[in-house]
Amino acid sequence: METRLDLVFAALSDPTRRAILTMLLEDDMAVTDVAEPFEMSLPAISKHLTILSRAGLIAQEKRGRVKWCKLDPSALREASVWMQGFGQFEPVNLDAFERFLEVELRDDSV
Amino acid sequence: METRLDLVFAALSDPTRRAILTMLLEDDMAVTDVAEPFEMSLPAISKHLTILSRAGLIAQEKRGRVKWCKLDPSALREASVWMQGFGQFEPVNLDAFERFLEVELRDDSV
DNA sequence: GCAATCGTCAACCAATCGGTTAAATAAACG
DNA sequence: CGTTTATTTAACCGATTGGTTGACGATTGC
Repeated sequence: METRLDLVFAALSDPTRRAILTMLLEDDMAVTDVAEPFEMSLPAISKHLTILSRAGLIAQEKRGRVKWCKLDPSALREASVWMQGFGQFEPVNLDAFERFLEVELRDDSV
Repeated sequence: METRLDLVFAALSDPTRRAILTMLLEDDMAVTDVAEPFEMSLPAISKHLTILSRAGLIAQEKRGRVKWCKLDPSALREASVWMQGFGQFEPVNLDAFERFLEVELRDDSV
């Protein structure tokens, strides 16, 4: 049986899909607009979006003939929590802490 | 080109490999001992360990004829930080922040 | 109604994945 | 020295992955 965690990590293992997620950080987008910056066919992007969707990382909503994609970070959180279980074995990890804060507090940059 | 992040997430997408990492949380282990609880051949486990190693998630050191496997969470940190970049879109994300601190400050537990 | 647009489906392809078994290498034991 | 123990390598297998092209259904605009 394929768990949620399997799907999330597998989805994140592809650079195109991570780039898509990063784009969706900015704003919700239609499938065609997601595909635009990539040198890749539309069906290829469509497949990537399906994979992200099945992993629960994005939600897709069809309005008219346009399908909107929006980020859904809840699945990411689950995976993130799993990973943090290993963090306790790092010596200090102040770097990561600072980067965490930096990202966390830069919410006005959107 | 295959980035570190690609390798880490791909490595984490397999339940057997995640189980191995969890086992290595407890203690360093020889390859044969890693393989023991799995219903799978030794070469299969050996391959999994190679994948974990290439991703930088474990380190392997050969002493005599035994190859010891130990957790190396630094690669995990990189991936974890990447993921936390998306946390800002959760309503508040205090949970994740607190867990981060909780884990981070428990450095005396090592 | 008809043409253009949005997106997916179907079929195909080469490459990779996750497993197998059998053989090879390397170190330790007696 | 020969044997056992620890691990990897090699060759193979079927399934999955990430891409392609071409056809298709659905919605919109003129």
